[in-house]
Amino acid sequence: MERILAAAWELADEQGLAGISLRDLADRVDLRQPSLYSYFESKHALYDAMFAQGCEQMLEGIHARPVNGDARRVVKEMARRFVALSVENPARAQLLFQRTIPGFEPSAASYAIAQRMFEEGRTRLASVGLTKDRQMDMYTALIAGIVAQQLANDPGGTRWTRLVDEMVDMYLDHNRGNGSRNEAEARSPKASRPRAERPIERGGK
Amino acid sequence: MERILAAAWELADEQGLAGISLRDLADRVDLRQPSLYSYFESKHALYDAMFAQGCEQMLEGIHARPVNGDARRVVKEMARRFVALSVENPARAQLLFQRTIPGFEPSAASYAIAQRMFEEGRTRLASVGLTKDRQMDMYTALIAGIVAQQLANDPGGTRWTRLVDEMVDMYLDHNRGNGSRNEAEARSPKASRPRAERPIERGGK
DNA sequence: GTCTATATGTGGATAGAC
DNA sequence: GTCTATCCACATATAGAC
Repeated sequence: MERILAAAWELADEQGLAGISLRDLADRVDLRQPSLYSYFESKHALYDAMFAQGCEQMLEGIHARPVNGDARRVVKEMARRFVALSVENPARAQLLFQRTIPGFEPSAASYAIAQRMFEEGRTRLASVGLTKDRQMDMYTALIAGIVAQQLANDPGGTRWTRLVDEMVDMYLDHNRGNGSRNEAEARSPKASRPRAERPIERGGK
Repeated sequence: MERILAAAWELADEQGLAGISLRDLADRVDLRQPSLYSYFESKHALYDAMFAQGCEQMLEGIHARPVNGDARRVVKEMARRFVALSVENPARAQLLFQRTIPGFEPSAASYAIAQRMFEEGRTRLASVGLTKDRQMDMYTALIAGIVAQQLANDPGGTRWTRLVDEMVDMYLDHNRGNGSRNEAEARSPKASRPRAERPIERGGK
């Protein structure tokens, strides 16, 4: 079962997340294709298990970073770690943060893990005074952009990952004053957020 | 032929880029599936035509923006336009800027259009003094992150697109001094880029 | 739990008449 | 250029013996 998931990640890495076939997967673990149905009742169930495992891996990776100390250091370490984890396993990043598998939605249980992962990030930011939704959204966009560009345009390289520190510096400089109104909002007050709180990175339609 | 491409975009929008089937596509334009082979010699050729058309649309959209004037205005207008074009047609953004179709690489001719699009952006940035590769990379990451988050976590909404102006302000504030050494590089000189110039947003492996 | 055998569906692509 | 007919590969999923 562990081996099945491990093989699934291998396949996803080689042929893309959607490119996993139960035949290939069965071959990897020396089973016949129908035997997989003893472990997963459908292919989506396999994705769901991968989703849950992927969330746990990200959660561990980020949780292993310090919470206290210099704001810049805390945020940078989280960012570096998150980017590294995403880039080292593109399929995982794709499964967790994009919407590429038609029809797949994580189960409630798996989704709960994703929420914990997201809250972990929110907590880190809050611990350095970045408590607003808008600040969190800017942060996730920053990180997501680095990961997206790295994976799409320089897979295996470091062209964008090496920008993490500077991007975080830029972000923290911009949010100097931590949590209070920042320059941009002072400039255009109407831009402040009317939206309802969104608990997790996967709301939407 | 125009109608075929239009129908292809429709399908891509509804079922995902990879979800286009030649059967469905033929139905949309009242043809039989094999008849499409009079227009495209393969499915990849269809994607290639879509790629070229998508590039042209982006190019037009960005080209229609002013080049001269206030730096903030020029960069913001380009960013807004780019983000709007990406978000309004997710399939196009996916085809042009991600690597999701297994085995698909644009033809040389289509790729040339992509280069022009990229150079258009580079020119705009250069016109306000942002001439370094590193600055361009940060800019593309910024924009890509907004688009990625918007599409993945709030499709149809404006949760991240509304951050464009603030993100650009943050970016330009950080790069105050236009083209000269910025704060982060002054801080860690070793971080400056040893890499060779990369001409276009799709190098990599 | 694992197997063989098979159902059932969907792709892209080709042959050849008109 | 468009059609009918068909090929062939591959997918997920199920039935039922062991």
